Amino acid sequence: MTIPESSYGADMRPAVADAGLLEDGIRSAGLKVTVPRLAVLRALTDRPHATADALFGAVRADLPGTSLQAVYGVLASFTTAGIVRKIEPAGSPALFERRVGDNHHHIVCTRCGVVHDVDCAVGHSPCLTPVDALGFDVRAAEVIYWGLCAQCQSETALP
Amino acid sequence: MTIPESSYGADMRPAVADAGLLEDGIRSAGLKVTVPRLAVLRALTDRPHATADALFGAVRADLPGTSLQAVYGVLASFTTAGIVRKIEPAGSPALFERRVGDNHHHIVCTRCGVVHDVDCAVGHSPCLTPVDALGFDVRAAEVIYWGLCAQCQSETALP
DNA sequence: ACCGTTGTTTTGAATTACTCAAAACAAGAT
DNA sequence: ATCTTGTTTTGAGTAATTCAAAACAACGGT
Repeated sequence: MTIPESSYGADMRPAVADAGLLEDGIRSAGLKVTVPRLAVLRALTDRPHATADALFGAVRADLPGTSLQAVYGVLASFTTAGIVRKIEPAGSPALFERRVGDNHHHIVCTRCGVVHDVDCAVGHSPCLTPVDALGFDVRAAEVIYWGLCAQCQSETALP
Repeated sequence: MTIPESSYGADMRPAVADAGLLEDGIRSAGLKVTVPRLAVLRALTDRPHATADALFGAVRADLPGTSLQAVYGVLASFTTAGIVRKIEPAGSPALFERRVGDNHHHIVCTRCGVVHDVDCAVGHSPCLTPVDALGFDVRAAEVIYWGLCAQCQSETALP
């Protein structure tokens, strides 16, 4: 399934990120600033829910020498450093996003695969507090809503 | 009938009556009853959250001729027929469970990977309404809680 | 500006989990 | 018992990701 790009949420970033801001983001996470890292972070800014492969394609357009393994490595270091979040919806390769630290959730179209952010429902949805945590020390709740996006609803309704 | 994982173990089940129940479950789902299907369903009854590979190992103990592809095929037909549910927690191969038709969720230990069922806090389908559905026709909500299980908490606390 | 340490990227290969396809086979209807 | 249909085996293939070693680059110290 090819995953279309989704629109930005309310906390919209500029489509073309300032190079200095990207650099600061990487450096302040305790990571060395490198050309592939800047390129991946820029590509991810333009594609809020992208696969490693999609980012590789985007990065390779500007930096043809970049390897796919480098993209995986960059994403792993970003994810570990906490400046990128990795999500793994069932049936899809992993997706990466820059929006971190707010425990937001996702809504995925079962037909076209488009992914949108959904704000955290803590305090509103009863499902975010398990009735019985079974002795677990619960650290995170991950919610994925599945359904048909508006466009796929209208396309599916056609004859 | 679906039974929570903690309710009974393998040796508490009446073996003879069980075979008939498994058979009925398969047949009433509109599927042919075959030896590999019975074996997979029995193995899954004993292992409420099992991977295809774990089920393959269990089935092969009794039926050495069974192929891994057969297990995948059986699980796919069961899942399509609605008598088995497939869950895909991040970082894990797919898990299968017999408990279907309710809206329960899962809690996964980040250290040892153990999975338990968690009921929804409120009745039937409270999880189907994200704060803002963005025009989606939401059909399902999947919730995974991540944390440390009781045993891993105590083991982690050791020197 | 150079150097050395440390971390990063490239190169190449391997692995895991899963899927596909065709032939052999078995279940259940007649 | 036979026929049709669906299932399983056999064998191969793929997607996504990971591993390992050598080449390379960043950045703090000099």
